[in-house]
Amino acid sequence: MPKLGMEPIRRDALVKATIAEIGAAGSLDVTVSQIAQRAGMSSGLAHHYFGGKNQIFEAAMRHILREYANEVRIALAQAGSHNDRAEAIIRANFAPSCFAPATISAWMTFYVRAQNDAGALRLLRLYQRRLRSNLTHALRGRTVDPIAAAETLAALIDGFYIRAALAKPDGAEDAVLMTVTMLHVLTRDAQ
Amino acid sequence: MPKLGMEPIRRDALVKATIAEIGAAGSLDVTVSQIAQRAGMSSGLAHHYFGGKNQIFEAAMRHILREYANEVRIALAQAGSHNDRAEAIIRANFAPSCFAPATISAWMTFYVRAQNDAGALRLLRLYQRRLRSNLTHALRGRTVDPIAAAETLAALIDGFYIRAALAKPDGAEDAVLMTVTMLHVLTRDAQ
Amino acid sequence: MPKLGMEPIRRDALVKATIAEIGAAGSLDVTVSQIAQRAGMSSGLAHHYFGGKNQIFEAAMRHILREYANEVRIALAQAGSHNDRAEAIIRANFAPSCFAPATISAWMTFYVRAQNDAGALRLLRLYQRRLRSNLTHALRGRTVDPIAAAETLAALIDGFYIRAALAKPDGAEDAVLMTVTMLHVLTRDAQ
Amino acid sequence: MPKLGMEPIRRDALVKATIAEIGAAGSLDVTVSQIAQRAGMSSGLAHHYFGGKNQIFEAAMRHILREYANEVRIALAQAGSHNDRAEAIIRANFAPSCFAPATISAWMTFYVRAQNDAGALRLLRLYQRRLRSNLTHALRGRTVDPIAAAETLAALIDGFYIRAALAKPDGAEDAVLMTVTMLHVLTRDAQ
DNA sequence: AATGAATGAGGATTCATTCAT
DNA sequence: GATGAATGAATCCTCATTCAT
Repeated sequence: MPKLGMEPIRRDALVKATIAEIGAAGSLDVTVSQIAQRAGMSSGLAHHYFGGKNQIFEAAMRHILREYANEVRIALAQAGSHNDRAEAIIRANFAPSCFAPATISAWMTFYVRAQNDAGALRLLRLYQRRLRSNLTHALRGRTVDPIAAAETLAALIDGFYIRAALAKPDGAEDAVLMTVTMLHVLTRDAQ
Repeated sequence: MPKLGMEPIRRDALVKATIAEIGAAGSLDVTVSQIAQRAGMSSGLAHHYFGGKNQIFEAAMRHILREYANEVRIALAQAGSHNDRAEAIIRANFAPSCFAPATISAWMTFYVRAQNDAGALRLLRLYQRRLRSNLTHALRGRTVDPIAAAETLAALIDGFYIRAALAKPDGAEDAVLMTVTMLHVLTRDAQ
Repeated sequence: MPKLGMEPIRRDALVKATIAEIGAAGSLDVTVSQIAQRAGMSSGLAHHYFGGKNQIFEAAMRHILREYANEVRIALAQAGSHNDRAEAIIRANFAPSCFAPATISAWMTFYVRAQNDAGALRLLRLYQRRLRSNLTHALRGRTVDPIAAAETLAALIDGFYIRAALAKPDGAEDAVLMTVTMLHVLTRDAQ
Repeated sequence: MPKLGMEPIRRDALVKATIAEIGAAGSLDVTVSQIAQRAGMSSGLAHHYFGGKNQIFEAAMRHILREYANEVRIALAQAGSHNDRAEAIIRANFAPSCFAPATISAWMTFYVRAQNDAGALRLLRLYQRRLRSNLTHALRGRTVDPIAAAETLAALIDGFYIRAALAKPDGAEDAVLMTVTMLHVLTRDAQ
């Protein structure tokens, strides 16, 4: 019997290598060979496990979103009071794992890709829905229009995120600070 | 008036064709031949006038930014009072010429491209600086920290912009509304 | 009786799967994996038993020729008189086992392959020799030139066979009829 | 202005190179690069003019059929009386241009290909229809059932053709002789 | 015996770019 | 200026084959 159970290991290595390569390249213009080499295997094996470049990309995207969802879940679990919950979500969005240059690069490229790839679009819409939903819940009772406030905060988060893509990679703290400030402004009227 | 050479006409046609093709493709994966054909000429001529694909892209980007700058200039010229100026800038950012699907597509792709292409990065940084600067000036005297408020509004604008890239193409009005609302919130304390 | 090893069973399964796959594909463009999967085993095992793709093909060809030879032998055994023998050979050539779409496909592809593969060429030449020889014997005494008549009938059989490859798969009866008619024409002068 | 009118020259060179390569290889397993090189150009140009390998093959097939049709047309033009016409058709089928090894190889491979490729199938059906139709016309009045006789002769021609694919390349004369003999046998009853 | 992992060569196809006319 | 011919590098993907277990 051959080495068994390599599939999850290989897939994981490929997904991580994909994000790293996209980060290094700053775009989706990475070859399967580059990805496979970084993951320590042949390009043929990458195709064997994923079927094609598209599926590799989609898996990478899914990975990023899963990691992001984890970050949010942990943050919410640690947050206790209502007041902390919205801030926790904001902080999670700028957590190091989400704000790593490679992740930002990959995220941005997937945004562009979503305009052609139905799978990517679906995943990004899912992300947006979750973020809005999480924020809306966290803001309930703290402002007169939690939905609008959530929408605004979500846009603010994305805006700082996209701006970070062009800036030096240490802007996370500033972004958190300003977004949290906005959070306070938006909830002041309900206090 | 002397008869003009074809150069400016050709270049202009190519730039517009480039944006249209990027918009249609939803990515930078457009060929020089496609662009040239849409512009009604041969691919060889496109190279003749621009030297290469990169330069065509850069010219297209420059064109978008120029158009955007125009939009802002006109809006500011029409706005009279201080109070109107910030709102005018916001409205300009969501003007139809900036919010056309093709333009959004092109804009997003250039954002990604900026991570590799020094020229693109420089141009986008220029845009960001101008937007911040314009907003800061418009907010002077209306809030205690015009710089921070400008930063926040700029991020908000970009955030709504990027979100629009994934949504149906009629979200401009909502985006304007919410951003202007935030503008009011941010300047309320100074009133 | 000792328990038989798996080898003959596996080889037989692979040979049959090969013919089925070639029939389904309509060409030799079938992968070892497809064949192995249809035969219910891994591709590695197929190599283990045959050594390579070429040998698998050659075994499949040999199988078809053996089946064909069987068909002829049975037909000749059942035929009694001289007059029946030639007709029996003709009928055997259009027997269902030889005229199945998959078999026709495989046969045709092997014909093409014979132009490169010495093994295939040898096998097909063997088939041709046997058919001519069988017919010549069957025609002895029934026509002035049994060799020429055999040659003609053999070509006629192959001609109808190749034509059947392009037609709907129920042309066997027509082919038999016309070939037998020719048989009668060719032997009439000796009657 | 570039060299004009290269397209027909290039296409013709590619078609001829394709037949030559198929003949040399004895199968369709020839690469576009091989074909292009033999035609004296780059593989890219071959794609430029034909769009893909399939289209190159189809053009080659069309070329063979056109050449064959020419051969038949010329032969019929030269033939005067009714009696000569059928024989002329038979001779045309074994003319050197049709019976060249490369042509036979190509023809056989296209037969196989027809089982998958609708275009190839259509072309071969066209050939079959024409041959039958030509023969039927030529046999009218010379036998009681011209249709059946035509069918038989057509199969005989194909049969000798396919047999020639496996034999030494000088069997044309024998094939003509035997087919013409059959022609006489088939028309004797009407004399 | 049997599996599935793993490789890597090879091929179709695309496309930016160059060039002769 | 303008064209389209022409190139060839680059890339995705397939698959026969080998190998460790």
